[in-house]
Amino acid sequence: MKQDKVESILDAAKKMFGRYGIQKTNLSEVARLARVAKATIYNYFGSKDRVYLEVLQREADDIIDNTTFFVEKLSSPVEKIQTFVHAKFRYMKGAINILNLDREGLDKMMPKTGIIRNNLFEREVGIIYSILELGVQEGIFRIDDIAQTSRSIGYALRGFELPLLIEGGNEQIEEYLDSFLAVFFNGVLIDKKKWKIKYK
Amino acid sequence: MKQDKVESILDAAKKMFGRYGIQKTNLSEVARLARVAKATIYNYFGSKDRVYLEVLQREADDIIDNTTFFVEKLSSPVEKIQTFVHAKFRYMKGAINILNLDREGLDKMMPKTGIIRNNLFEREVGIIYSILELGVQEGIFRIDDIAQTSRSIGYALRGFELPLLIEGGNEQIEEYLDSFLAVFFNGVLIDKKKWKIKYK
Amino acid sequence: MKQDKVESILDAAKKMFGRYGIQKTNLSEVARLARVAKATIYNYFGSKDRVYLEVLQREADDIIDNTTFFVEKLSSPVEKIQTFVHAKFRYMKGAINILNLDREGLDKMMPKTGIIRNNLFEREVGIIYSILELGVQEGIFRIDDIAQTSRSIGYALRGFELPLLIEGGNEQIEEYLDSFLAVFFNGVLIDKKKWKIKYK
Amino acid sequence: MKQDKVESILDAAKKMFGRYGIQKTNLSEVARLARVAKATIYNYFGSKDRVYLEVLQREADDIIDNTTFFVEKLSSPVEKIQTFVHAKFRYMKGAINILNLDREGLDKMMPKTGIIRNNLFEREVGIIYSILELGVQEGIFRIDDIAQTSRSIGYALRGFELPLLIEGGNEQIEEYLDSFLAVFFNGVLIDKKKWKIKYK
DNA sequence: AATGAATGAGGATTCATTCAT
DNA sequence: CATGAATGAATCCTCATTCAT
Repeated sequence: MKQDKVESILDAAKKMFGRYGIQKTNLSEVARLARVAKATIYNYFGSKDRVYLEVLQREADDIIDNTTFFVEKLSSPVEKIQTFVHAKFRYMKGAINILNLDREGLDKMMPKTGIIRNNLFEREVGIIYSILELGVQEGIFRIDDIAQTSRSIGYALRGFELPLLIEGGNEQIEEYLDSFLAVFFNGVLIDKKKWKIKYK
Repeated sequence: MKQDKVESILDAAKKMFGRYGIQKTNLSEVARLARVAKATIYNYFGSKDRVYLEVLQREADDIIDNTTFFVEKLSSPVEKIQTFVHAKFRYMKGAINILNLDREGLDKMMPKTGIIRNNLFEREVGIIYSILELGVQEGIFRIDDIAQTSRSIGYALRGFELPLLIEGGNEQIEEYLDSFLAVFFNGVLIDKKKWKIKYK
Repeated sequence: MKQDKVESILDAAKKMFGRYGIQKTNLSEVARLARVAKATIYNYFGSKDRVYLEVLQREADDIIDNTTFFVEKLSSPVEKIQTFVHAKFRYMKGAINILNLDREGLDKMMPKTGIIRNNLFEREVGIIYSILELGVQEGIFRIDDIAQTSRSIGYALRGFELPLLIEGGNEQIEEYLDSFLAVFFNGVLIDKKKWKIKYK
Repeated sequence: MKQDKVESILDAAKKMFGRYGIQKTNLSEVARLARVAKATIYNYFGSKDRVYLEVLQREADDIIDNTTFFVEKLSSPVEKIQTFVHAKFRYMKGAINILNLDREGLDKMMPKTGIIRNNLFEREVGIIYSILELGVQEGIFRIDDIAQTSRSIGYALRGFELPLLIEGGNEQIEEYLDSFLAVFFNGVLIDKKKWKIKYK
C-alpha cells in the first residue's frame, strides 16, 4: 500500500523530470499524475530535490544492472566492449534526460547529484577497465595504460550521450558508436584480421 | 556610449548565466552587475531569452575563431588535430557553462539555442574533417570514411566537455584528451614510428 | 471555511473593481482587503480575469433576481413597467461600476464579459417584452411591434445608466426616468385618462 | 511643419485610443504610427493624459459641428429631430470608442474628461431643447416640461450608443432609433395623421 | 525643435512548502 | 497515513516619463 504510493510518485516524477527537467517540473503536476496529494509527496520525500535524487539514483542503478547483465554473458573482450557500449546507449535513451545535467546541478543540488553521476561514471569506467584488462591478459589488445585508456573511453562515450539529449534520440547514434569503436579497435587490436571490425 | 552598455550587459549576463544557468539567473542581478537599469536590458534585447541567445552565439563564435586561428598556423595534420583539441578545451573552460545545455533549452528556447549549438558542432566537425582529409591526402592517415570518422570524433570530444562542466574544470582533462588522441592516432597513423605520439 | 474565503475575496474584488476598474485594480490590494494571501485568490480563480468574470456574473444575476421579484408581485402592466425601471436603477447603483464596460473588455476579455453583459440585456428586454405583451393583450397598450419596441426601450434605458456611472449616482435620475416613462406611456396608452401618469 | 507633427500625433493617437482604450494604448506605438519620436509627443502634450484630452475634445466638437450643420438646414421640427438623431449616430460610429467611457476616467482623469463629456451632453440637450421648443411654438408638439423632456431624450439616446460600442457598430441601430422616435412622436405629436411616422 | 537613450516603479503569476484535520 | 487549504517569496516584463544632445 505504502509502497504503491511511493512507486507511483517515482514513476510520475520520472516522466515529468524527463520531459521538463527539474526546474520546470512542478510537484503539483507530479502529484496529479501519481494520483496522490501533493502533501503526500512531502510526507515521503520531504522536498522536490529529494524526489529528484531518488529518481536519479534509480536510473543510474538501472543502467549498470542492465549493461552488466549482458556483458557478463559474453566471453570475448571485443564483443563485451561492443555490447557494453550499445547496451549502455539503448538503456540510456529512456533515462538520458534524467541523467544528463540540468545545469542547476551546479548550485544547490550539486553535492548529491554530482556524487550519483560520478558514481555512475566510475562504475562504467570500472566495467570498461575490466574488459580491457581481460583483453590485454588474453593477448588481444595492446594497451599501455589501461586505467587511463578506460577513463578516456568513458569520457568519449559521454560525448555520444549528448546527441541523444539534443536531437532527440538520434537514430544514427549507433552508427557513430560503431565508427568510434572501429577507430578504437584499429588502435588497440593486435590481430586485426581475426576480428574483422565492421567499419562501414 | 550605447555600445558600452550593450557590452557591459553581455559581460554581466555571461557571468550570471555561467554561474547560475538561464532559469536561476534573474535580470535584476544582471542589471545591477552591468550598472544599468533593468529596463535598459529590455530596450536592447527584448527578453531574457534574447540576451541568452546573444551570449550563446558570441561564445560559439569565439571558440571557432580562436581554435581556427591556431590550427591554421600549423601544417602537420597531426599537430593540427592536437592543437585543435587542446585549444578547443582551453577556450571552452570559460564558456562551458554557457555552451552546455540547460535542459530547459529543450523546451521553449530549443529552436534557437539548438541551432546555435548544432552550428558550433558542425563547424567543429568541419574543421576536423578538413584536417583528416589533409592527412589522408598526404598519406599520413589511413581512414576509410572521413565524414563519419570526423563526426565520430566530434561526438567523442563532446564527452570530454562534461567533466569540465560537472567537476568544475578538471585539471586532468588534458591528460585524458592526450590519451584519447593516442588511441586515435594509434588507429589511423600509417607510420607510427615517425610521429612518436606522446602517450604517457 | 473555504466558502468564507471565496466570499470575502469576491466582496473585496467587487469593491476594488467598482472603484478602480479592472486594469487599475491589483490583486494584492484585493488580497489584503479580503485578508487572504494573493496566492489563495489564484488557487480559487486562476487569474484576475476570472475573478472579474465571477463578480460580473453575480452582479448581473442579482439585478435580474431583484427586479423580477418586485415585478412579479404586481398585476398592472403600467405599474410593472414603472416598478421594473425603478428597481433596475436602484439595484444598479451598487453594481454600475462593475457592470458598465471597461473599454478593455473590447480586447482580450470581451468574449466572456460580452456574453454576460449581452445576456443581462436580453433578459431585461425579455422582461419588458412580457410586460408589454400583457398590456397589449389586456387592451391597455397599443403597440405595433412589441419585440422592437421592447428592445428599443432596453437601449434607451441603458442611456440612463451612464449618468449613474459618470456623475456618480445622479440623484435626479429617478425624475428623468419618470419623464421618459411619461413620454412612453403617452405614446402607447390607449386610455390615458384612466392611468394619470405622474409627469412632473 | 510644427502643426504637421501635432496633427499626425493626434491622428495616430485617435486610432490607437479608439482601438485599445487609454490604458492599453502605449505612446511608443502612437509615436511609431505618427513617425515621430516619443519625446516629441511629450514636447507638445506633456503627458499621455493630455494627449487623450485633446483627442477627446476634438471628437466632441466634431460631433456637434456636424449634427448642427444638418439640423440647421431643415425647418420642420419633426425632420430636425430625426436628422439630429441619425446624424449624431452616424458621426458617433467613428468616435464612439474615444467618447465612451474608459472607466479609468473615474479616477485621476475624471475632472477633465468628465467636463468634456458633460459639455457634449449639454450641448446635445440644448439642440434637442431648441427643436422641441420650436415644435411646441409651432403647435406641432404637446410637451409639458420641455427642459426635462429634452434631457430625458438626451439620456435615452445615450443608451443607443452602447450597442455601437459593444457589438461593434450594430447595423440595426438605425432601426431601433426609428422605433424609439416613433414611440416618442406617438407621445408628443398633436396631429399624428399629418406626419405619418414610419414605424415599421 | 526633435530625438535617442535610459530608467523607476509597478503588477500578474507561479510554486515549493507548511500545517491543521 | 493522507490530504485540502493556504501562503510567502520570487521574477519577468511593461511603460510613462525624463534628459542630454
